[in-house]
Amino acid sequence: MDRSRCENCIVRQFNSLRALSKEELKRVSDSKTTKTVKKGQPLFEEGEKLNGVYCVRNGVSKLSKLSANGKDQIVKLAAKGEVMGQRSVIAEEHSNLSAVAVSDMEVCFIPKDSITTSLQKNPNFTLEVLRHMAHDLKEADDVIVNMSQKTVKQRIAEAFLYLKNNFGEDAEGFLALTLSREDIANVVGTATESAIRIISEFKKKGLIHTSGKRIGIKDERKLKDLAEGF
Amino acid sequence: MDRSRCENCIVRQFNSLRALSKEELKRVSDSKTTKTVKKGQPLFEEGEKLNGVYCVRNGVSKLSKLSANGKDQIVKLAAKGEVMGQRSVIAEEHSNLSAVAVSDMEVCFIPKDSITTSLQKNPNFTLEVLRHMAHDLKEADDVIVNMSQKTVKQRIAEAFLYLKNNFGEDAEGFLALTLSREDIANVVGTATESAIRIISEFKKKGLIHTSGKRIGIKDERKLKDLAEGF
DNA sequence: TGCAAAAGCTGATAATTATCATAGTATTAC
DNA sequence: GTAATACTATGATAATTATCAGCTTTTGCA
Repeated sequence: MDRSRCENCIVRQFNSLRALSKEELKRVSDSKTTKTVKKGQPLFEEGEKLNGVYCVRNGVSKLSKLSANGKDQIVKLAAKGEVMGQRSVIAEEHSNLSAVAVSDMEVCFIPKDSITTSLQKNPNFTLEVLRHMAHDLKEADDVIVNMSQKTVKQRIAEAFLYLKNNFGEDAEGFLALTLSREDIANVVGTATESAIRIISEFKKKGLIHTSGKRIGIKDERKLKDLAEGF
Repeated sequence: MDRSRCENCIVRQFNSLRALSKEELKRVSDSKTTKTVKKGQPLFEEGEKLNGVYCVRNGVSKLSKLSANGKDQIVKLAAKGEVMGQRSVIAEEHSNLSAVAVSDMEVCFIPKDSITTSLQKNPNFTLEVLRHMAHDLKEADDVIVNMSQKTVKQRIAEAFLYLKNNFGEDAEGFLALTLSREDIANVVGTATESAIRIISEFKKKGLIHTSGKRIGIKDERKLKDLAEGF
């Protein structure tokens, strides 16, 4: 079985492409290109015109937006199965976010036409994309509330739990996705030094353990309580 | 002309209902009910199961979410032409937000079925809804960045500019939409006292003028600079 | 391998923001 | 009209967070 064909790609199960018909899928697969992206390399930049969407086969990308004060706010982490850039393609706007790989990645680039054709002709597909976007919007609402109502300490605790739940742990009990301290700060929207300080504090209190830049969760219960404000 | 019919409703121009066919519109119009909601009254609550969507004919509603610390974070202000609750109906989830009128309102309630039927059959409509949601998602991203990277002062300045641009001014030069100090605080995600203090400061500096709870913009240029961080 | 650059860490201090207390001012209900 | 209630306002203080500076460790790469 040719796994490089969309028809056989497992990743598709997790995104809206599963609503495509066999013929559509064939068309998509014929038009797509696969590329590998090294950790730290950009997939696309804020303000860039996207000529298609990126489907993540492997690895993780951060989606971020530059703020006026020069800091990058990470809005989302996209993992295996997620499609990036569809918002911009649908709204026919330039991208409002930058995408940079935070681990080595393998992605498929699907040209805009393949997507828009199906959007206009296959209501099931459109509805499926719509459902995904509705879900993203809800998550964004939650992030807004967390950002404005929780302390940095709570947000960092929550970020660690999020990383565990979404990307899992490695054999040694560390979070499988290792982010730099700066990236962690940019996820929760704080200064790098503040993030580092709180990570040190968590370590002292026995909530986490670290090894280099790797972080492992030691006391999930307490982290949860902290994130909830107790 | 019967303006109570969706077919003749001007408001429809501004939302995704404009993509409906004549027959669909007739169906929607036959099934809808109109109600008036007094300022301060709720339309629906967070966690409630919505059996349809609300289309705003007049007035403004705040969409908010209760945070763990008991504060209401206002995520969006919905004005004439906007449809509320579609996210929950599409995702088939309970509402993640509460809606409360911040001015006297006139809204149409459209039962879920009328919407979902068209979503499944009319790709143009689905696509139109999708485009609107893509736009909402972009706005949510922007809010996330503002919340996490801007100071309270900047966010309040920005809120005033937003209110002016979206709801306009009255004959005396005050913002047409008057929010309580508490609502302003809940829009920018800060304590009511902090918001009041900053409003006083803006007044002293001649950026705005007030009369009771009404606020008027005096120096838009400076407010803009402030919001941008200068 | 070694060295320059980047990332991580900590302290001191300043700025921002929240909280608590208290009082004045509007609004509303009776 | 007046009492009750909600909203606005301001001061004092505490808590949180950012910034700047200096140092150590890790990483990348010539």
